[in-house]
Amino acid sequence: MAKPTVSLPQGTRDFGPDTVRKRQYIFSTIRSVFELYGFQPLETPAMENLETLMGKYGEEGDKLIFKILNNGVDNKNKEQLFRDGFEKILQGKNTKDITERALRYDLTIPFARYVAMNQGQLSFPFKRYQIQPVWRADKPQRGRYREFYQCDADVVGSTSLLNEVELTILYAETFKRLGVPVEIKLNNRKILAALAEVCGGVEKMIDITVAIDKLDKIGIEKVEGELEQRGLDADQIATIRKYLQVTGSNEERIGQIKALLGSTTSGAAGISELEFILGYFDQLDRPPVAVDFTLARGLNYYTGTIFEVKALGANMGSIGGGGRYDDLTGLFGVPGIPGVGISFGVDRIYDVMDELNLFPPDVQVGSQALFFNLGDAEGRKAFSLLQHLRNAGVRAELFHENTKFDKQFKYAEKKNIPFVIIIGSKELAENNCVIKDLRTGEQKSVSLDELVNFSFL
RNA sequence: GUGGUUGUAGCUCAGUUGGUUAGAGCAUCAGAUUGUGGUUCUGAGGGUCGCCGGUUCGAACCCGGUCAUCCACCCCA
Repeated sequence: MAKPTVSLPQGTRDFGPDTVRKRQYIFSTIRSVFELYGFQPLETPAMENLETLMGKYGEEGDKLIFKILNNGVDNKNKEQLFRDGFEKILQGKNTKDITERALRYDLTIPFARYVAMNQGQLSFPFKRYQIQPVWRADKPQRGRYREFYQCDADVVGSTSLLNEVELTILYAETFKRLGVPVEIKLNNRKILAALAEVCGGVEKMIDITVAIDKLDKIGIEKVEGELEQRGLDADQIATIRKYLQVTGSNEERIGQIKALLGSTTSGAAGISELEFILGYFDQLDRPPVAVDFTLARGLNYYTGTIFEVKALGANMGSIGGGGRYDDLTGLFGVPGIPGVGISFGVDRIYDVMDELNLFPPDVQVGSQALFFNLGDAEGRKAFSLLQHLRNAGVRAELFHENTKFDKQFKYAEKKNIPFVIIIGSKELAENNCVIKDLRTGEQKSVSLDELVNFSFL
């Protein structure tokens, strides 16, 4: 057998039948909760104009955007144009002469682009969900792929904090249905801004958040070292230390942060927003939320509440994230449309569920029943019964050839088909069949008229 | 982008200081077994040792490069 030399681009994967079924289970669970909460579906193209994406994800993000080479760069008439363009690329600049399109990096920016383009037609608040792949030129590693799915739900055209409440509960409900134990972390950019304000000015905010975000990974001393490196003085670092030492229940944490930053305008605003959201949960089944003031999140368009979901008991980064943005569409010339949204990382959710063995066993069941093929006349009878069952909505198939039991059993076992239906010469004569449940080994004789009423579950 | 790990049969992995024809388990296929599988036994097929080059009388093994993988960093879902 010649060994195939074909391969896949780095960081991409094929999904076999079993994997697709398990992924579909996650997708359909998320989709049905999205629909339940009143979100409407949207799809956008895999590629966007490069300028739509550039500059929206920070300097690091720009590097991770997959760019598409223009067609026709071998056109001799334009050779000089392309040579000049290539020179610019070598200097780290982009030029439309070489590349003007790119694969989408997330679903939020394309959505903002869509809203900006269609604001006249949309009725606000507009609630949309979107389930599509995105691409990032990251170096692959655990839980990181170059092609992966995001499932986003966003509400635009409303500043109401009720949206945050709903999205939090939507997170909780979805992970409850999937059986994934999670912690939903909440913070507010205004609180981070307040911290920056009292520690050297708002322009230091990114430096500060990047450093404190690493707290649980590198420890408080290294965070302080990093802050020092980024130009903060001892007083400021002392304040941040106090900020990072906030502990206890959600209420206790808020109390401590109030003492620290409650006197600033943005600090007070952020705190009251958080309190509003948390207050709503008192009258409900409390979702697993945890206020975490070290949560920062990289995307710099967030302005208010920020979310992040961590799977409990699994070695995996965040499996979901989101936040509020005041003016995303402003980037596309349509100011004044605020929004808030969340995202599910399906590929990571899959990895967690696989690791923790959380997929229900019946997810893998394709066909519910297999008719054994035991001869020409038997096979013909089985085929007509097969069609009856299919018309009644039972997923079923007939073994493709008359062969020994051993093979037919093994086929059923391998395809995880729970029931086999045996019609041999004896059953043909008696007008009945044997139905065997392979999971329990039990079998019984059923008349052919009754077969269609049998419960294949 | 930086650093490291690994790459031998479909899968998981052995393979001595470099030495004849590269092995095992599982899986597959065939038979023992003509209508009740999963156990057991027997047998068979399946490898350019990731790829390219170098050192050597001789390379799966040493060296260089390259590709892929996994892991960590950066960043992120």
